[in-house]
Amino acid sequence: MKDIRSRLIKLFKQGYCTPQIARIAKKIKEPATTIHYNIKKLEKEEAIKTYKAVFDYKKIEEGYCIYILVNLIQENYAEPEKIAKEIAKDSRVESVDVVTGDYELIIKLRCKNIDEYYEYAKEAIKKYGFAKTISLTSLKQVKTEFVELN
Amino acid sequence: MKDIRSRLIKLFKQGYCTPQIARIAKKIKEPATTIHYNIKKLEKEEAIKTYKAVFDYKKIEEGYCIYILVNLIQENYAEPEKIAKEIAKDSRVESVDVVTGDYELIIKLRCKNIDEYYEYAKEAIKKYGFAKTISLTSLKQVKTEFVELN
DNA sequence: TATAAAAATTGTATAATATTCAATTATTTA
DNA sequence: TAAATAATTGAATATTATACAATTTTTATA
Repeated sequence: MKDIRSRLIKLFKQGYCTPQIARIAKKIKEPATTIHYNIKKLEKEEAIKTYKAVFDYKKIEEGYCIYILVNLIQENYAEPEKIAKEIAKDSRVESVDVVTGDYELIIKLRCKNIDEYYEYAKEAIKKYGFAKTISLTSLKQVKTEFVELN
Repeated sequence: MKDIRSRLIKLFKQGYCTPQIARIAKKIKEPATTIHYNIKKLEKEEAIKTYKAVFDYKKIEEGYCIYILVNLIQENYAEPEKIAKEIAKDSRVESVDVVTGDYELIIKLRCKNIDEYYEYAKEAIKKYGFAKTISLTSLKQVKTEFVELN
């Protein structure tokens, strides 16, 4: 056995997909070449970042999803973006935003289970200088990445 | 002019993409048929929900991104999932989760600007029975949908 | 508002890619 | 340990994307 599966999941999280021009052409009843031209234009202006897969995360061992609201320690308070970029590198992080209000950052994280989350949290607090965090554990993921999950 | 662009964006938000088998085969140095077989298996077990595009949302007039923490009114408190499913139907909603803690729901929303957001908020409070909301406006989207935005 | 330049649409031809199928190998089950 | 099931693979075929040139539409400018 070659465990192609896990390598596919890794690649599909961020890319290795492409538009279905023929299907779109049929759907919106325009010539495939017109569709092709317009897609290339969107790509050229970098309005499209990538094409990727959306998973049912429970089925790929990433069913534990948490939103983390973060206050940074004083030293890091002035450069939340730099910290956010560090945080973004972790493959379990679905999203990171620098935000207004009572918190500096909001992270959306996908882990296998609560134990893996605990490991992440312990490390992150030290590594990224979190002063305080509030975690909202997802009980039910109704929609992700614009895709309804039912 | 046919305004193919906006129709493409709409389709690409949730689908109309497909894996690049040849590219993956080259990348991980396995036969294309093996890749094909493994992808179909992932699809069959519904581990993969769809293939879609990720946008630079500023470039498609959806640059205003907000996380909304929601408390439901007493009447709706017992069925957050039902409300979440209603919320999920709106195409501006990237994600909705039912969560633990001080709030019942967390919504990630993408709008054109603050005005559009205000319209959404006004309507949502009534329509979905929000008792109280806290909005975290994204100042900088560092990573979304597992894709770093720089 | 006429005209030139640029951008967008389109059909045809071709190149690239996915998919089918049958054979082989590996793994699991009883 | 044999039989059944699942996974890997190469060759043939079907489908799809892409390149290209021609045409139409839109925009810019005098």
